[in-house]
Amino acid sequence: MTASPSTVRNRLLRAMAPDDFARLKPHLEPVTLGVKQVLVEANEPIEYVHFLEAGLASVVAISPDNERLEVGHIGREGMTGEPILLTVDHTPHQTFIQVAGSGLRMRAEDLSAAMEASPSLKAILLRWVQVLMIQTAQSALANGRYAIQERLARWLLMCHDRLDGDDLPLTHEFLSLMLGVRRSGVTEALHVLEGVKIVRTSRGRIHLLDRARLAEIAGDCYGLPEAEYARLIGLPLNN
Amino acid sequence: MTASPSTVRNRLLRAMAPDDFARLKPHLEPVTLGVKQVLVEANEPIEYVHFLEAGLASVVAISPDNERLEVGHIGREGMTGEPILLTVDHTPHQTFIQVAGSGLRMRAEDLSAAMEASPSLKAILLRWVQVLMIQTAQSALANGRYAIQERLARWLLMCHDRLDGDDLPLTHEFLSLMLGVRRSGVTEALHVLEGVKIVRTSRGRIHLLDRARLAEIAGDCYGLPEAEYARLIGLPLNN
DNA sequence: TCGGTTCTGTACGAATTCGACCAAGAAAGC
DNA sequence: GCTTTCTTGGTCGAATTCGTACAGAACCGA
Repeated sequence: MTASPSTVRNRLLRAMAPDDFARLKPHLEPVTLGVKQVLVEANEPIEYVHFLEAGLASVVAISPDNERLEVGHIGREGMTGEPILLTVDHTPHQTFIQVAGSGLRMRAEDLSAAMEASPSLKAILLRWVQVLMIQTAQSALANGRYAIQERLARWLLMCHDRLDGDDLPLTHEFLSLMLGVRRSGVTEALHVLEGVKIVRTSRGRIHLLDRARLAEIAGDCYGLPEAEYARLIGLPLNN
Repeated sequence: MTASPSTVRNRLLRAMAPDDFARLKPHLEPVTLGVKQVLVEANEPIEYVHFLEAGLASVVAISPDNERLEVGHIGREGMTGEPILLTVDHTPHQTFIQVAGSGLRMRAEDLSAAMEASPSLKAILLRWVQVLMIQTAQSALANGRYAIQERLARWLLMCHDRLDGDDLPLTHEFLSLMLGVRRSGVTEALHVLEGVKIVRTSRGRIHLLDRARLAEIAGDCYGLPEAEYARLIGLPLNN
């Protein structure tokens, strides 16, 4: 059923000590994850945490007047349900699948128990929380201080890091939620990238042609959380 | 030297179990904190954590091209040096004093040891991390989706929650850093508030006259992290 | 193959915020 | 006292982003 460490693609699971992985393994259950599937509902108890194997999940903050904005980006380098790691069973944020994929899920209480039993497991998962915090902070910085063009570049790079291949199945609508701008702003910014042949787009997908130049456009808006991941988890974030 | 639980003003220390407090007490050392004093330098090992008793600290994200933005707001409801709680000894963020005050500091390694020894201490401090995460996420949402006027109202309310009295010793320059806007944008937004007698300002200080109406202006931009604090720590954030 | 839905392209004026200034007032230091 | 520094008030045009709207294209299911 569940794969052995070497065939698991989730980088957190791969980075942890073999006996920590062995501790989790009996509880892990493979699941496929469809677009828009909600993994953590806002203000409801978290039943399962998910270690992603493929695809992409977004954590979004929601305000009472229904403004929404992505504050976290989780692929196979991490897990969803981070409040569980902080001994909290629910959160005002929502986590849902943005790019379909698959993962391994386990019950939140089983993970809590495993963490209690293993300090080293606890440590690596708490370091993952630190990565998420830095990522959220960078989002705040990006939203506050950078223009749409740079932010778009940043988000495309973040997606590319976490997916296989150069095809990013993202609609402008989704991107507009992630970036906190209006939809047609995304369309325009994408046209700029398309004009200089950094991407090629078709309905519902963005094909990345030139990552290096995209990174130039993102500039200092991109890169910090990725470096922290490598430092704290001990593996590069992307393949 | 160090106060007993009942005379300590820090709300985290007050909220914790008596024997958890007793465990920390021998290590706590009172310090006064001056404006602009750096408590956690970016990318340098964290030597001390601080439980604030009075005053206000800001956590700011810094990008390589020196853009800066506040991503966390810490008063006597919390502590600085949160990476320590996540078994991480440094961070790309900087924490400094924004409003002078005082606090109790202890060595980071003593806190780590105390957390290892007491699950209940660990739990309450990790819940504090969750509050900080939500606060950072709200900052991202505020920066991305709300106008200067609302964001200013939000920040003033956050300061007011954490300080004694209605006088907020903040310069426009500081506020512009916190909000991620240009300085004269802050001046203009403050004039609006002054025009309707919600605040009165003088050089270097903002006197809050009508909190209720300020909260109206902030609207849904304010309140969520504060509610989470009450829920997770078990005490209201403000007095 | 048809009809409905989703996604993209594009347009327009309006509103917000920016960047870069300069000048005057207030506090602090010598 | 006098000078220096910090803080605030204010302006200007320019750039960005918004809100809204509509139409065509691509896709999906029946």
